Amino acid sequence: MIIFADMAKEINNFSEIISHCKEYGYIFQSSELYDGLAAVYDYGQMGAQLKKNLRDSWWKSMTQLNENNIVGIDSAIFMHPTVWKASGHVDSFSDPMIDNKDSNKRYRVDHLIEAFVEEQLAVGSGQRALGNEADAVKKEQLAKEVLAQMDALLAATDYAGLKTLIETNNIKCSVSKTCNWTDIREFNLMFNTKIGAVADEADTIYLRPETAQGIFVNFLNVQKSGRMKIPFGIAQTGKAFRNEIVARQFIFRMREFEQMEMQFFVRPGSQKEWYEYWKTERKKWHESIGIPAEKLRYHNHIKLAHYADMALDIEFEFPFGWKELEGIHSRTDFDLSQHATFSKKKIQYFDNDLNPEGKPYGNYTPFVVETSVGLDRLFLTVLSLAYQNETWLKDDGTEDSRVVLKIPAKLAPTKLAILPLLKKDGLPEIANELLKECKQSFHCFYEEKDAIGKRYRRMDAIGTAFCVTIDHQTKEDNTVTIRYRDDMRQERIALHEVKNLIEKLIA
RNA sequence: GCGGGUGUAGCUCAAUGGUAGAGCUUUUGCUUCCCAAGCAAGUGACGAGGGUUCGAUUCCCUUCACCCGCUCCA
Repeated sequence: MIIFADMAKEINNFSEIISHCKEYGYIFQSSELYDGLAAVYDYGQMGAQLKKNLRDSWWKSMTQLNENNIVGIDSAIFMHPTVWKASGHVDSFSDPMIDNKDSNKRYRVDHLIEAFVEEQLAVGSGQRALGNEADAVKKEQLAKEVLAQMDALLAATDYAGLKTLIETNNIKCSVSKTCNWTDIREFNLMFNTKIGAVADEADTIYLRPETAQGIFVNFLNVQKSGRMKIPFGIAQTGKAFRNEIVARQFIFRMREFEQMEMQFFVRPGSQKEWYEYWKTERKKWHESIGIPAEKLRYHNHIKLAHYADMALDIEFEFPFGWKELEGIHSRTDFDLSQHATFSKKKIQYFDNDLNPEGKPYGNYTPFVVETSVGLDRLFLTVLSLAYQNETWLKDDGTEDSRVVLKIPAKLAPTKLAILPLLKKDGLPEIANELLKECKQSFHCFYEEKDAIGKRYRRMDAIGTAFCVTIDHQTKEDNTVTIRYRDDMRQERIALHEVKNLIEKLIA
């Protein structure tokens, strides 16, 4: 019998997980052939299946099992450019920035210059109070000139000129008190491209930086065509794109990533109650797919985004620390109101339910509570929990070891490996019959090469939940050995029960 | 973005100013009756570009990518 010396080594080396992902077909670096593309990754044959299982599990829990009224949509990545003006993404993120090389502090160029102008005016009025009218006028003139120059240069997007303006006026960093600046650069988190074949006439459009707007612009379509009554939700999964300046930690922060979002539309005033509801509900869901409660926590936002009145993260303890896995945001009526303003169309809902005074609630712009999970982050969560490098002592006293992915059976990419003990004596034929039966219901893997122990280890490494082995006894009494990945336990079961048992185990 | 580190086969590592060696893996065949068995044969690498040199994987420069710390994170 096997005695486990130490079940799971606590040291989950992050780089070991990354190597493992590559070695066993979970995640590859994008364009690796050409030395890779920073912060972009591809999912391999195992990873794509695991990711799909996670996505399906979320989708089902939202749109099918949830007791609230939630429907799913799939909106396009390309959207009308005005969407991003309405959402606030264009304005907030196209400002020219400059860094101080000594303090490494980054400033918005216009803020930096305006602060200087304010300072000059303050100094000027100080001089006036002391009776130095001439100095005061000089300062005021300088302030006016600098401001005028800045406006002209900003309008012309002359960044070199702006930098010269900063340097000639000796505008300093408030932290380092030096004038040692980088060049001025524009940091826009949105990727843009052109739509339309003729370049001159083409419009700039953006790759969506979040999937949420696809839901907001379809609010009326879904509400009317689906005869939806508030409160109700719209769910969607899909790719989003952010031109991150610093992208780090493997697939944690990528430039192209997948979100699983649900926008829940509620009566104004009830947002707090629904915010609390989804806060609890979403954490429960993470626990339901096997994430231990002690590895999850809430983190309330102190500084709120422009659209939110309440916001928190559900954080997971990754190998590199506590980080955001899912965001819950009370987005108020910001988005729907903005789209109403920019599109000049009415986006409202008529609520026939009776208020406490016995009258219909009437027309209003719904409030929104958003739940937004990073699918790639969830993938990394599941994988970092599953990865185990185990060692134990064998009966003869020697050490044995294995690397195993203990992915919960219902999420595992491959559910069952079907292994004839030998590739002769009719064993492969029996195995193939079983394969034909089982693959209709769940993902199977067939292998007849190499010693059985070696095949078990290979299945451990890719996280296959169960193995069944067909041997000579199978021919006599129609039983097979089932071997469980997590504890390497083996038992004998009837051949015809295999499919039902596995179905039960992965339900 | 700043600072530090790294880059040789799928993985782990070695050697060398004269174009690289091993173990594991993998492939094929034989053998093999339940946790990485054995035998035989085979595939497979100096991240990229430039410079110095008769000659560069090795020295220099640039670049790409990854890891760590700081910073940023609508």
